[in-house]
Amino acid sequence: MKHNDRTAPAVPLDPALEQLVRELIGPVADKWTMVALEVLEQEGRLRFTRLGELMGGISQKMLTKTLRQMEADGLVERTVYAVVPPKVDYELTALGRSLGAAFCGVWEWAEANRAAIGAARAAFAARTQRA
Amino acid sequence: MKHNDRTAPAVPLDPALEQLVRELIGPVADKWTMVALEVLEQEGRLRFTRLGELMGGISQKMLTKTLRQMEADGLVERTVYAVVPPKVDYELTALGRSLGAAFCGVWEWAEANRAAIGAARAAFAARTQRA
DNA sequence: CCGGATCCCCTGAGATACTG
DNA sequence: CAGTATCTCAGGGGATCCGG
Repeated sequence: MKHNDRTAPAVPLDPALEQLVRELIGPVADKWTMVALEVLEQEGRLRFTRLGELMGGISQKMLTKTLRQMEADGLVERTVYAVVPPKVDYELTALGRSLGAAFCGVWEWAEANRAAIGAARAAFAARTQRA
Repeated sequence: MKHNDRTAPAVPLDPALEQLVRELIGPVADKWTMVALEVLEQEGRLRFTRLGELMGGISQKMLTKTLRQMEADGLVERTVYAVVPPKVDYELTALGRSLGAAFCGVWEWAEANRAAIGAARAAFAARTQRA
């Protein structure tokens, strides 16, 4: 990579942005985080098990891990009640809600373009079929 | 999980939306897909190796896999030139660009809230320290 | 009886070497 | 240069056990 700047700009990507992607988007881009955000945004405050059910197909281990990460990032608030049947519930913080809002555009995109994606997948499958 | 609907509403989440999340967002939520989208959006048409360089730290295997998935979903167009030094380049389709635009809100959120996240992480670290 | 921690297994990501 | 094959190993899923 000594003389690669003939056709490329000197600073191809904003390094700060790349750092941002790695440290922020990386953890958040996890699909379980996105699903948890979505569910918590729609349902509000939820208990651990219930949240897991609504997220569909997540294991407790991953649920715990995802929620811990989200808590560490300040996206959810974790409340533990010291009662005999243990009760822990999770709720989005303001930061979490704002991230959910930011993802809104993506949900809308998905809804608007599901047909296009389906078509693209079918076309790709057909193409690779005979290739 | 046979009798889980005692405390739950009949249809807790729009099943169509959940299906959407699983089939569409799942593949797209992959961090490499997001980075590839970002890079291709900024740089336009790129060759395989160059794209890998700009994405920073991705292996060829994952790059190939990510690009194949994106091609299957109609997000990128793959062009193969039958020349002696093989040349393949990738460019966002209209669908891919629209997805990139949808993610714009997320990038903006990340930039706007990086400080808040940093603070939350520090606070969480401090809290878990003595716990 | 719920939240979650731990153990084990297996998929899948990363690095390397090789081919067209 | 673009992509595949192979190996290795971290990380995710499932079951089970523990603390409150």
